[in-house]
This record gives sequence, structure tokens and C-alpha cells, in this order.
Amino acid sequence: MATPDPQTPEPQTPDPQRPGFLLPLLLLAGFRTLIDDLHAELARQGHPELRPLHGFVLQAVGATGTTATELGQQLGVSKQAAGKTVDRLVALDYLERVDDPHDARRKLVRLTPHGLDGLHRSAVIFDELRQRWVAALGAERVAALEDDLRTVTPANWFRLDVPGWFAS
Amino acid sequence: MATPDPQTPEPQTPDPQRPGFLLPLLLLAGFRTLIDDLHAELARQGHPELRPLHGFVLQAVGATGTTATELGQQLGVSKQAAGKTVDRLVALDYLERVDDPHDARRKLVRLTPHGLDGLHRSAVIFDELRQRWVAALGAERVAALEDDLRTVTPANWFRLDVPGWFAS
DNA sequence: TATTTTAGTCAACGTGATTGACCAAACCGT
DNA sequence: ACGGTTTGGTCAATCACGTTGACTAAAATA
Repeated sequence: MATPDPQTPEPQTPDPQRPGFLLPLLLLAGFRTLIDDLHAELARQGHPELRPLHGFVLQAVGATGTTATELGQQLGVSKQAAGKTVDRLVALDYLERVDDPHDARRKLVRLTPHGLDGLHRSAVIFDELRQRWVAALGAERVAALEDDLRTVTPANWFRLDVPGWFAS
Repeated sequence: MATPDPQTPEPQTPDPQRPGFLLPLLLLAGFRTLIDDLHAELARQGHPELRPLHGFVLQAVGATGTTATELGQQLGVSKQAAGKTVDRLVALDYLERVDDPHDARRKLVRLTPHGLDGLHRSAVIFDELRQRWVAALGAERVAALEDDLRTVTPANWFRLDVPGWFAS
């Protein structure tokens, strides 16, 4: 229990329950529940090592493959950071590197069969989770929520630098 | 530009635009825009070093102060992690440590005047940002969005381990 | 009083990000 | 065709944030 300090009067702090504080917390909570539920289910389906970050990377690699530099640009991080993340996903057998036959500098990053499996399962699970929201809130409310978020956020961003962005 | 690999056919990947994929992205985007706008404005108002993480810590410390251990429990991280974060905020003059007169083991963590200023400005800015959403969407839609998120997320969570949670 | 619990710190380590430096391959202008 | 510039990948150093384990000192308890 907090022991109030007798020497100084308590300063006036803003009410933690004010609406301005709650809105971002609710958005983060929504994101986290979805991602947590996804990865709990993915772990059950044979992908326990997949982290939230990894899912976004797999999706960014996609069907055509990319390079570390392109990946970094797409995800908003440096090419070195993207390269390191690719290294880890290669070690986990989600990605593979192959030489680009057209450009000896480039190393194409591609999904392995295991990575493709994880991506497909993620898609199915995400759809199921959204259906759960629809069941709880109604299709209209979910659609409204999505529309509204699209309205107030800059179009189409997809940045992966969450850890660094959030912390420092 | 992506150079397609001629040796293997492109694997079938799920459509990145499917609704299940978009929902979490929209929630994250909403959270990020709010926090980004907040910190852009905070930087303008004399708090350029404040990071998203820091704001949550300041709020958790609040009027009464805490200890590193309590902070860790409240934010869902270890006491050591909480202590390190406090160290950084002490170095930035947002927090101070004082000895607890009732318990020589405890070191109370309190807001400095500078920290209190940052917290107050955050509250005002957050309320303004929410008002901007109300102006764009209507008060009813924003309230519906908040209600819906409350419905589908576990009550009242407030965990600070975002970097580690997201990455690994 | 002796033992256990609790608060805080130190150390070692893992992960993700950064910047700067560097090499080799590709591109391009003369 | 050659030589300078751009580009892709990697290495190294540094920082932020998290973890667990070990340790000290003070408080609580039996």
C-alpha cells in the first residue's frame, strides 16, 4: 500500500479516468487482445515461436519475396534492423534467403513452407477473431469502428517500429 | 522493384486486405496517431524528451507516488525493469526518489514539478485530440467506439510491456 | 531472538532499434 | 570501356527495454 509522504502536500494530478486518457488505452487494449488471442491460437497450432512482430514481417514478405532493404523501407526501420529480424526468422525456418539471379548484390527473402503455413493460419485466425467481434457487437458496429478509424488515421500505414517507437 | 524469382512458382499467400488483417492494423494506427500527435504537441510545449512509455509511467506514479516494485506490478513488468525506467525519468527530471520515512527499505518515487507539468499538458492535449475525433466522427460514434472496445477487451488493463510483448 | 519476507540494486543476457563504416556489384556518363 | 556514383548487404558499436538470478538490508513474524 502506498504510504503518503507527510512532508509535502499531494500535487494535483489529472484524473486518470478522463475520456482523453481512456481512448488511446482502449485502442491499445483492442489491438493487444486481438494479437494475444492470435498468438495463443497460433501456438496451439504449431507456431509457438511466432511473435507479433514476426507476423507483420511474414505478411510484408508475402508471395513475391523482398530484400532486407525493401523490407526496412516498407516497415519503417533501417535496413540493418530488417536484416537482423530476417536472420531470426531464417533461424526459425519461417524465411529463407536466396541469391537474386538478376542482381548479385541482392539476396531475396522468401517464405518457407513453414512460414507460409504460419501466414495462412494467421489469416484464418484473424478472420475468426473478427467474427467473434461481430458476434459480440454486431456487424454494423464493427464496420462503423473500422470506418471511423480509417477516417481519423492517416491512410494505410503499416509501420513495424513499435518497440522503438513506444519506448525510445 | 521486386524481381520475381523465376525458379519457383509464387506461393499462394492470403490477401493482405482481408478484414481480419485490417482490424488490428486500424486499432494500432488509431493508437499510434493519438500518441504521435500527443508527443508532437508535447515536444512543442517543452517536453521533447518524453516518450510514449514515459507518459504511462508518469500517470501510474500519479499524485501519491509509488515505489519501483509497486510500479512494476501495476504496469506488468519486473521491479528491475520498472526501476530502470524510473532511473531514466529521474535523469530527465520527471521523477524523484525520496526515502520513505516509515520504511527504510522503500524509496518513494514522486513526480517533480516538471513531471507534473508534463502530465497536466498530456491530459489537456489528449482531451483536445479526443475532441478532434468527436468533430470528425460525431460524439455518438466516438462513444460507440469506446463502448465497443470496452466490450471486447478484458476490463481495465494497463500493461506497459509493449516493447517486449510485441517483439519477443 | 531467530527466521522469513520484502524492497532495492547489481550483473548478465536477449532482443530490437539506431548510426557509421565498409565492400562488392550495378549503374551511368563520358 | 572505363571510372565515379549509387545501391544492397553486412559488421561493429551503442542505446533502450525487457528478463532472471543473486545479493544486502530492513521489516515482519513466529
